[in-house]
Amino acid sequence: MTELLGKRTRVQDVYDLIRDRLLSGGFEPGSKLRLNDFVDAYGVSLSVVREAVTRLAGDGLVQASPQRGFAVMSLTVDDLLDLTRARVLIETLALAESIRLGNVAWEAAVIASHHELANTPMLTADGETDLAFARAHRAFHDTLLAGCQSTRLQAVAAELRACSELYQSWSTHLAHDDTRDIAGEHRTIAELTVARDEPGAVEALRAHIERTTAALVRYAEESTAERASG
Amino acid sequence: MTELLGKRTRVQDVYDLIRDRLLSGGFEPGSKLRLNDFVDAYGVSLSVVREAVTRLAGDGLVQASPQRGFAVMSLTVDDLLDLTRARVLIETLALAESIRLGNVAWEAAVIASHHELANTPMLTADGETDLAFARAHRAFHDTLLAGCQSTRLQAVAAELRACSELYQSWSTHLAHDDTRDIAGEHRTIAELTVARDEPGAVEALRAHIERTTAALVRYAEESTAERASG
DNA sequence: TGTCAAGATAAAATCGATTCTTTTGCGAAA
DNA sequence: TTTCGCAAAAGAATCGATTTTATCTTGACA
Repeated sequence: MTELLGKRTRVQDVYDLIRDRLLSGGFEPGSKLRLNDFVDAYGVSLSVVREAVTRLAGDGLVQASPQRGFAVMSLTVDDLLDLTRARVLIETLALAESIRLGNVAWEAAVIASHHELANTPMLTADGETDLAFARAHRAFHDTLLAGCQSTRLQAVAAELRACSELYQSWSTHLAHDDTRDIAGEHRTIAELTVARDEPGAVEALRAHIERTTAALVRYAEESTAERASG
Repeated sequence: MTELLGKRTRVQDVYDLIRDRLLSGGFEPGSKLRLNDFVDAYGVSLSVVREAVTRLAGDGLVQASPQRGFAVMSLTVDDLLDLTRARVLIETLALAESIRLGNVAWEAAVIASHHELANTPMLTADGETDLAFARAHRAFHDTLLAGCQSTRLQAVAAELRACSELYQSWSTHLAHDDTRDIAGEHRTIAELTVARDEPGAVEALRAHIERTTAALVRYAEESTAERASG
């Protein structure tokens, strides 16, 4: 949303580091971000950390409150449902247009990014969600919408998707859900998209997004039930 | 998108000041922002200015480029058209839902904010666009969508609308356009909305947004034509 | 005349320290 | 035992200065 050239600056590095950690469940939702910890951990000055975190707040991943610092955005089922609805509306709109207007280069990009995704394992050897997979997943979904004319719509979709990732990162269950064939869902979306089957692809994408949310909601309800009984 | 409580901090003050100035055409589009000027003008430290401007970059009003500082987002007709399309899609979606689901309190808020808008002059005594009008206009459009369930959709709409304001602030012509009855357009939208005429209100809103864009595009073409011939 | 490079200048990025604000801990009063 | 208020500690916000990077200037050379 903001960067132009490939120059590297400390703020960017720290921004990327914290963002990756956020999106891989490295912080408790709602927990305070101790800026000084980052100063020590990354060996940079406070100003750098502050600017990086300010950007994350702009992305909606971090909550900034005056005189009280920054906290990881707190997660609620209501917001997740809202987010999902917004995503479905916007992403299906953009996908439909991609299918209608996307050129051959875009088609190729879809195939390529799906291939990349299909060949990246969801989990690392020690069972953690893999950063490479997250990246590939993001790239695949971005590419699906890249045929659409509207840069703005794509940007909005990417922003909302990032917020969703915050939720997803909090359920390791997702990767272990036996009732779903996530790779298959991706394959279906890719195939229908490339086949220019607009209603089919749109429906597959909708189902994909909503299934993930449903799994998360189930997970959240289990968690609160446990907490209530235990 | 980020603030929580009503605490005032220097960063916020400066953010508001620069934002207001941005949205009232106080800077050339694409021009560099001299951070040190703000330091002098507002009597705050550079860190404060930096953080404020970083936020504006997050809002998409300012372009940040590493090692080169910040510039006012540059305006192009293509982007304006894209922005308009995205806004129409999202705002009409939200308005339709508002009309379907909004309660009486929302209805009252629409009437109230329209009344406020209708009684705020567009221009100050000396012909400048009035900050109070801009605020009332923003509030009116926000309220129209406030009946909709989706906070996220409302936030996205507000963000995109802010970007549009950047364009609008650059045409003083808008306020002098004889071919349009802007107050009438607002009244129509408000009336159809309160009357729960979904297709009518949606259509009126679409026309309102697109007319503004059309006027801006006409203005842009005149400007470039002048520049080419003169 | 035009191109290029070293030096000078301006601006961005970063730092470390200072100044506030909020939170926490503790003891006195109810 | 609880509540209140004050002091101490922690953390956020801000500052002023330093370091790094880009841009501009000027003069040698082709």
